[in-house]
Amino acid sequence: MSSVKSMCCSPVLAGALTAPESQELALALKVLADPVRLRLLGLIRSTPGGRALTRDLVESLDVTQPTISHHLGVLFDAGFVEREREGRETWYSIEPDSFTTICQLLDPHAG
Amino acid sequence: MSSVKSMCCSPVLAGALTAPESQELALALKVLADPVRLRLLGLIRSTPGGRALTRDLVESLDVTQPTISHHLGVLFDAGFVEREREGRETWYSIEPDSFTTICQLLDPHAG
DNA sequence: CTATCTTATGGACGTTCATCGATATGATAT
DNA sequence: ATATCATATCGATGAACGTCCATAAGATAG
Repeated sequence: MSSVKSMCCSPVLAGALTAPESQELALALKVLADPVRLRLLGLIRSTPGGRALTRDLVESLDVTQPTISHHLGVLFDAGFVEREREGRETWYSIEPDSFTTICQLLDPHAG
Repeated sequence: MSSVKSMCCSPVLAGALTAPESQELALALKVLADPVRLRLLGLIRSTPGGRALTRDLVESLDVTQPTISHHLGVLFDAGFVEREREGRETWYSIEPDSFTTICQLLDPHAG
């Protein structure tokens, strides 16, 4: 704790991580480490109302609908987004606590 | 900016990311999204003096020396660690600004 | 009931990547 | 010089993953 830099991201760098800890964190980061998924999160979050339909997301990003559904499924399984079926459409929104979790792992201020 | 949660990780979720932005962030996250690399960062940081030899890291983690060298190379190329040759040994230390960059991307408090 | 619309799933393909053994590179000691 | 030590690189292998096309599942409209 000798400088501001040494205080940054303390949970990751303050001490040695155990194998299970590193495995869990790596798994979560791996889900985020994809450009399409990052853009999906940004799009969902920036959509008025905080939720978006699969169809709109498909039109916004230049990948096919199955690929979008795949990534949304990955984000959902990892707990980063919530899914709400409404008729034949599906609404996706950001799971409120998901990013807080990630931030607490990487961010000393949150701890 | 309606709640604490909406302020978390604002750069990622505040607006839509462009393709290049998402690509760059995903690339950085992909480097971090590995259990061995996360443990290496933690070990280097927690070592007295803030730097560690390859040999010590090999002994601490249950993977072979070539694998450790590979991961250290990945971390070095991505700018997360510094490398300092001393005789036939190599010291690794955390690049001071690297995690600040990541934190600024994921952490609203840092911005 | 049939057609259409929206989304999810299955299968396939190519790429990326973590890991290892073997070996090269480079430095020190005898 | 030669042997030894520390680290990096090379080549191979097997697994994981992103993407697509085709199709299934489910809901609504006519």
